[in-house]
Amino acid sequence: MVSTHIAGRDNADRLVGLHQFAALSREALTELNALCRIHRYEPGQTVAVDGEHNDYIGFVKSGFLRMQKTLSDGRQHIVGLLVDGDMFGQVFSGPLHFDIESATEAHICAFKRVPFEALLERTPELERLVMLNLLNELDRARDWMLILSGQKVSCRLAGFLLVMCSRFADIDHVLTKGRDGLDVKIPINRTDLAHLLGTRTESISRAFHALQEAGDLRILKPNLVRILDLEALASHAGEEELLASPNLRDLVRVIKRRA
Amino acid sequence: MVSTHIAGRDNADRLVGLHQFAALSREALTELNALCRIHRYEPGQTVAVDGEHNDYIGFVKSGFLRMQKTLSDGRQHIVGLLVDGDMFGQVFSGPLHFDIESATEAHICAFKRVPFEALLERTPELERLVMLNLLNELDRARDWMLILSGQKVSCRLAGFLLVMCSRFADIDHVLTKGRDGLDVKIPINRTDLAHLLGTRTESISRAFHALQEAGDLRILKPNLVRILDLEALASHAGEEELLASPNLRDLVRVIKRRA
DNA sequence: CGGCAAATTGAAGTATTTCAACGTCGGTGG
DNA sequence: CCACCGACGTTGAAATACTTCAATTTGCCG
Repeated sequence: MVSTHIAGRDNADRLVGLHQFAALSREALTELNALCRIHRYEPGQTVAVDGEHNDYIGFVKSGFLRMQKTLSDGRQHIVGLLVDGDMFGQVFSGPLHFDIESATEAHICAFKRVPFEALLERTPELERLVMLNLLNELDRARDWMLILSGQKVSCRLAGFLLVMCSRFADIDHVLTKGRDGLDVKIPINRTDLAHLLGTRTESISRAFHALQEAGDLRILKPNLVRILDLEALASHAGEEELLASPNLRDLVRVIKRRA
Repeated sequence: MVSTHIAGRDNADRLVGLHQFAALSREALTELNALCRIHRYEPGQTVAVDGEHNDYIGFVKSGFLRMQKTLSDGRQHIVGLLVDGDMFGQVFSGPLHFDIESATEAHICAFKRVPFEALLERTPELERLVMLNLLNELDRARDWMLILSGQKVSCRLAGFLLVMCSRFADIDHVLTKGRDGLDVKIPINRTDLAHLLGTRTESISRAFHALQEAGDLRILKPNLVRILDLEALASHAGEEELLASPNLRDLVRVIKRRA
């Protein structure tokens, strides 16, 4: 791995920030901690490549990673973002069919595959945890599908922003609450956002400005927007549709309570 | 469960057709077989409901199930299909955030959650299998995302048809090879297909007819098409994009070899 | 054969893509 | 310090695609 390796001082502090491990027993934690290495990546570094032999399982400690497919002509097509707590890699030789690249500065907790799997097999609590992790990712992938099936670009963009507010909240300075709104940092550029939402940069730009006209948000900088009216944003995203997703339903409920 | 329960004759035949279990040891198979019950569903029956207490884990033995979100106004929004070998339910109390309904006649292999999880915990080979199953589903969910991010309806429809040909091939009479093409049965109606692909029925209809005009396929019946030129279909789907997905890449390779 | 649901078609209005031009920001080198 | 460059974002205008609504056709079932 081409990255900065950070020597963990010692025992129990390499897993800090991986809240999903919090419930594990002291023994499991000690073993996990012994196995893992922390790596730091600068924005734009390659973390893992599709097809190459990847003998590492990674957990994101902080930052954003891009999951992307590299097309045969060299263009890259982003298919998702990994954040705090997300797992990636070929657990049990499962598939890893895309490249992973850091979008922001990122810290990764990396395990060698073989010893990690061995630990997994003799630690049911850990295995259950990994399984739950996968189930959650699957769930979120389906949320994305709901968002992507909005017919208008502004629906999909609004949906994306809501996901940023819910799933990605409290992560890595993405979101700061102000008195008159939420400031959301967007970790990818318009080209990638366009790919992610199945459209082009020009349409993304126009959709942002349309939402601004509607009073839902203000564009502070191209990749920093202040959400002024979360509720209006939710109805632009097609509230009906989003209410079908529990993750987003929770968010909408929070919004309503505040309003 | 409201369904026809089929009394398994005895030991080892209830798991027939679930090829993913083939590699398990005789002991594991016997235990699994003892735990499971086969249910048969007619098209349109409800298999599981979001939010209700679902103490069953299911594996699809045959047929198509629809995963769908039910909106607050009663409309249903399909988000995916389950086929042969797919698992559903709240393993380890994980999420099940949509309803499941049979789209065709379907056979389900059902396990009570608690004993199934117990078996899972003392049978590492089974646990690994379930984990691989999840990883695969995740992978396919991401393939869907790639398909859904096509900008034109005909791209997405072509992508859908390719998935039908690859993932769903050799399942339940979906696909029959003729001399002049592949006959593909489409297990859902235009309204659901429209939802799945993020558009409306009229556009689906026009896209089908556009692909027919282009010579890629012939519409035999509304829900039965004959693929005449798989390669052309792949290029309509945006070959570049699809080549990024290994599942679809395999399919394209097969097509090319045949051509 | 009638009746119903699903699919198709047409036509008008809207949204998006495309292509081209212009701005803006940050860095580099004179 | 400022001019210039390049990458990225924004804007405009014409072509294209999609949605919407209404009307019609098709296929199926009683």
